[in-house]
Amino acid sequence: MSIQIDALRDKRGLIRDFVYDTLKKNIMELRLEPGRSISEKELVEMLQVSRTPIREALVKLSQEELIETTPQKGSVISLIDLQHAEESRFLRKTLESAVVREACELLGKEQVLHLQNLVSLQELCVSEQNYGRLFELDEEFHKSIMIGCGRARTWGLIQQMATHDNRIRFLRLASDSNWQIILAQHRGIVSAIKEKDPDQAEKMLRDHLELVVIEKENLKQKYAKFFKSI
Amino acid sequence: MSIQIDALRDKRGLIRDFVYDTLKKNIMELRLEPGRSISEKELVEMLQVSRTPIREALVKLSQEELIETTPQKGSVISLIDLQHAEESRFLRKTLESAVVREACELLGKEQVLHLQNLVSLQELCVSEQNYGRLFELDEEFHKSIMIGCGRARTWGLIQQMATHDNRIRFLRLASDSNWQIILAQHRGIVSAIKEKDPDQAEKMLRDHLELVVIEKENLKQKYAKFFKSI
DNA sequence: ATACTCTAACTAGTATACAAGGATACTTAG
DNA sequence: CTAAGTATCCTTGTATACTAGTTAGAGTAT
Repeated sequence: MSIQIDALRDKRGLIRDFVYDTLKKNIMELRLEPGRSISEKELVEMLQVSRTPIREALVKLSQEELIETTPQKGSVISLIDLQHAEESRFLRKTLESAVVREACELLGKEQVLHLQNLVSLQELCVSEQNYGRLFELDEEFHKSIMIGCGRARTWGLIQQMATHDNRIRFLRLASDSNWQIILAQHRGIVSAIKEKDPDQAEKMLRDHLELVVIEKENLKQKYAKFFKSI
Repeated sequence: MSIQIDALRDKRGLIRDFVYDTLKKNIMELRLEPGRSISEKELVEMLQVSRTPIREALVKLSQEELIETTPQKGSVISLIDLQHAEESRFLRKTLESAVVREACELLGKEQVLHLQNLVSLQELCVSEQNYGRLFELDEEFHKSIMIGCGRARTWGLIQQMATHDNRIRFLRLASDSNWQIILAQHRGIVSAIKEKDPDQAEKMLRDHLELVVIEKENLKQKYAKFFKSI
């Protein structure tokens, strides 16, 4: 890791971003476990960088509720907050439903084609059982619809808010999602957009996002220490 | 201003927040004009604080797109981005519409009473022509609905995104809003919630938020240098 | 006069030094 | 033996020193 850092020292201003990205990725993928305390000193030694860029990265993370810092005490990776996660699902469902209606008007042929391509790639991944890549392509699919409608910032907000929910999703990534149904829904959404049928598009999208029923209680018991108890 | 800062030196950890709040307020109320460049050194002299807390405040502001920092060059108060503003209105309309439907189920008697009180206060302000306070009460009204439904974070996101749109609203604050209509709409929303009529509540809220039709072109010509030109 | 080059005075990025509050373990008084 | 107090070592917050790009302007050559 320090090797990569050394390469960044040439261009000033990249270290802070690197620290931020690294920490965020590790938090999201639960290599930095919720509840784990993490000191600046530890990061200094780990990343071979001075405290300043680390502190600035921590400020950003704390603004996104990914860590919690107490003065003179230390920082802790935020526990997963089920209420936060629920609110992020609400946010996503509400906004994407509205955008997909716009998509029926706004998306052109080539964009619809792009979506179809994504679905095809997803089918390929299913047959190859490459679920990691499939996960990415799923995100890419939803993102493309939003960006195509000029809602890049909205997508950014959804992502920002999704930090707690995504960690839950990561916990159950191993478990079997029924990808066949998901792909069928993707195809349905695309064809509704193609046919410019907003009601149908919205309905399919809502079904799609609500499919992800999570056995919260199950996970919460299994990984009790990761969850905020309130 | 430095007097206040001196008082903060007792409790460590408050200076950064003070710098952040101060800058944000001044940007939002256009005392720091869009396009104005602002250096850390200038802030150091203005606030009598070292660069570190200032930098950390700037990091937060830049994450919210309120300033733009170029390495080794400087920071600039972000120009008002009309596309950003439009997207924030879309965000607000979409989310508040959804929440007000929930409100019909979730809000209890005392909460509805609180809303009615707010509207009464607003009427008082109109008769006293205290438009500054009225503006605050308007925000308070919408905020109360969201918080009451457990959507505090959603409200926070709306606020975070509203930075560009709010600056536009500030530009035209002097101009005559038709507060009578606005108050009537508030009353309508409250009674729809009280009667637990989600369709009506949503309709009234949408009308309400769409009332704020801004003569963008007008403002953009008048304050051309404040706006992003793309 | 104009165009070019180099320097000096900026800027922000990074590293380090110092300050102050919190936690813990050890000492000492009861 | 217990409990209070204190010393020491943590933590993060703040200030400052140092580094490296950027820019604007003075001065020179054409």
